[in-house]
Amino acid sequence: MKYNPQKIEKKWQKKWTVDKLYEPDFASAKKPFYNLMMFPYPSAEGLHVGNMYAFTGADIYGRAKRMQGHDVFEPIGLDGFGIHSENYAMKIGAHPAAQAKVSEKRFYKQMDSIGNGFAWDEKVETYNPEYYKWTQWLFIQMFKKGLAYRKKAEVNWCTSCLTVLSDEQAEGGKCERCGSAVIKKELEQWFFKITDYAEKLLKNLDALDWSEKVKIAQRNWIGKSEGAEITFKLKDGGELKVFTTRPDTIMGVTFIAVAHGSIYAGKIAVHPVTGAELPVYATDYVVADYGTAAVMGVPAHDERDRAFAEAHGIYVSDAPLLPYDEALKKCGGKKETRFRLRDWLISRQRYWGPPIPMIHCEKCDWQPVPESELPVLLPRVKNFRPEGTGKSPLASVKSFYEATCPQCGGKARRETDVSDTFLDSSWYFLRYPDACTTEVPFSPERIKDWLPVDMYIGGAEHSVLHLLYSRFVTMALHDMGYVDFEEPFTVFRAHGLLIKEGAKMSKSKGNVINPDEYIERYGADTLRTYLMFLAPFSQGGDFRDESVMGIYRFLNRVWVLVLGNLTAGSNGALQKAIHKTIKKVTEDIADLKYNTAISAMMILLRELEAGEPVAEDVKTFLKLLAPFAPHITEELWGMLNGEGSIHKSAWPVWDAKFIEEDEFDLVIQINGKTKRVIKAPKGIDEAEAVRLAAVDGAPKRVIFVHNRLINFII
RNA sequence: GCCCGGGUGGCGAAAUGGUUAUACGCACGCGCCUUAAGAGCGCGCGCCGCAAGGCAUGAGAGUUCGAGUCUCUCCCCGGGCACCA
Repeated sequence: MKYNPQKIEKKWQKKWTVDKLYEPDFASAKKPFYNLMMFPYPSAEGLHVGNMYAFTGADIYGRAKRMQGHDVFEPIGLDGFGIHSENYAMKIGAHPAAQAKVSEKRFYKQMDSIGNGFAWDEKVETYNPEYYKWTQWLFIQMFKKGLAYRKKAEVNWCTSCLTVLSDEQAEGGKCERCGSAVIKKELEQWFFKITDYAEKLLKNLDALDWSEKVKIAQRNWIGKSEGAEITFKLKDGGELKVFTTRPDTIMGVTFIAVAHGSIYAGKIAVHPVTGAELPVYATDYVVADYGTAAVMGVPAHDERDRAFAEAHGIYVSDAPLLPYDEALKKCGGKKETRFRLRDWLISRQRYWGPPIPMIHCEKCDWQPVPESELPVLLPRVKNFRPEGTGKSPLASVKSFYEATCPQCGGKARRETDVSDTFLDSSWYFLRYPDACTTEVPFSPERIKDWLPVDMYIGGAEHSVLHLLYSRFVTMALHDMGYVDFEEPFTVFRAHGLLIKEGAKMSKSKGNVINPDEYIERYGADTLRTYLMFLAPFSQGGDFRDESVMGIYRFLNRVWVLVLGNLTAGSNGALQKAIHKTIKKVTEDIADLKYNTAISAMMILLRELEAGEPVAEDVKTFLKLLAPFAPHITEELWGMLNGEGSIHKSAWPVWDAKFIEEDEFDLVIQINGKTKRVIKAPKGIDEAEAVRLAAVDGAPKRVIFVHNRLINFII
């Protein structure tokens, strides 16, 4: 019988779903393990191989945990509300609501075909009213807590998406979604007060077991600066405050620089210590919305200040530094802490999102929609395209915006902006464990048992977007008493980027890999194992078409081995190789070093082929392979009369007694160069090693490394 | 400019409490099988050399009996942040 992945994979996927193999028993689970992966934006033509790379890596971890006795909960869903999905719908000329249904079908079919152990009963889609009802509820809680507020401000405006964006989505002056230039516009918008949590968001990072680069990115983004605020009197009355991290350079101040448009430009300030006159310049190197939008110019100690001073013919004084505290005292400065982090701009002038559940009344100002009236349904309108007027398309839908004030019952106007996509995804992991509940946003009992998330795997591109927002929302919910933890993700691991033959995959280059083709040709097991074999999971991988065959051969050899004649009875000869591999694979999976785990299994396979394995040996091997190639191992497990599903079988445990060697390779070196390698009994002393090495002459010096080598310096 | 990763065979990559560099896979070569091709199986495969041997982990220096691994200087590639005072 030939290995036929197409046949067995479909068969098992169906059976696993029918048997609810991957549904945890929420009520009586003894060792809950929440294995989370970032849910995809279903915006493109279908599941990208990059999604599959991430999902497979996360799934292998979860499958191993399940076999190690944990009650693993591995949910999935679609982050289908928002600009990305809307932009895609517009591109192909579809209505976003109609396109969502098409994408949903396609994505779920593909996600089923990759063989992950998803808990399908608990999926969520952010665009379903049953879900976004609670996204709106969340907004209202934030408003009630004083964490949602309106303000008129210079905001980021994407000239292509025709909406405002948060600072995090406009990094580097480019739209996070479409890459277009972002300009500044003065608009009144809804904000979330994430800055209230700046200190906590920063401090808690220290205790989190997260990929270090993500923690660093968050620290940089929060950008805490400790310094001082110093007041400069103006010559013709009034005063001006600056923020500095270097009050000790106060004696070197020769000018003041302020942001463009500042009312202080052109005035003369007075040095608080020396009384010297300091010109005030407007320059563009001073950022308008940071600190006090004014800096003291110290050409002697700051490069930018020096460059500015030289360009404007200002005297560059080399005044001495003062001790920090003395400087503060002399100039009357007071210690201040500033953050780079800005409040989270929530409003979007787009159609495809949850309407912000607020009503504006001329008399009563802004009022939240009563919770009994949630959800505020997004009406199906023909004209959903952004207009670029600074208003959402909903602003021209009279039946939508006409409302009555919940407070006074008078005529009022409903908010017509929708909320940011990142609000949808800031709390989805709370919903999963009881995804169908209709009475509450998330079930308190299940939250208690299953959260915080035990393992979260996703891309590093969300270092300062989704991961920061989720932490903030969780902290806010904690302070409102809804959850009893502050941090949603105990462990987070960033996976690397999958590239194709050294280049980034992109549609314009035409090198985007469609996983379906490979699954059709070689099966999901081959593709999964291949993706994980490329390179360390955290590093990313370089996909090469011709290399896929190597894994396909490997799985075929596994198939042939099991179908061949296995030896009856017991055979101890392979125990050493088997137990060494159990240890290696177990440890490598824990470290997400899947590439070397697979390599170790390839070596073991060769030993099994060369030896005389019994059924138990092969079953152990299959268990190790099961997280990587779940279908073929399940099929072969059945052929060997394995009990139940292999994926619920007990993970093998290595026994140190089989691994211990009684011999080692003694490396014999002369002047540090290897001359010979001989077998020697473990634990021998230097004298014995010298005798075994049998090197002529009297060495000047002998270096002996226990159980490893002997080096003669002559 | 600053902050993270990286630089090892023809290619993807192993090996970092210092001590046999190149595991595993791909490609390639030879052989077996086959009418043939492919698949499969076996063997070989860092570079130079007939060999003995020598040389090799981006470049250069240092520490050490011994460095891919530690220290310093520099170069290159990928990613992120950038007038944040």
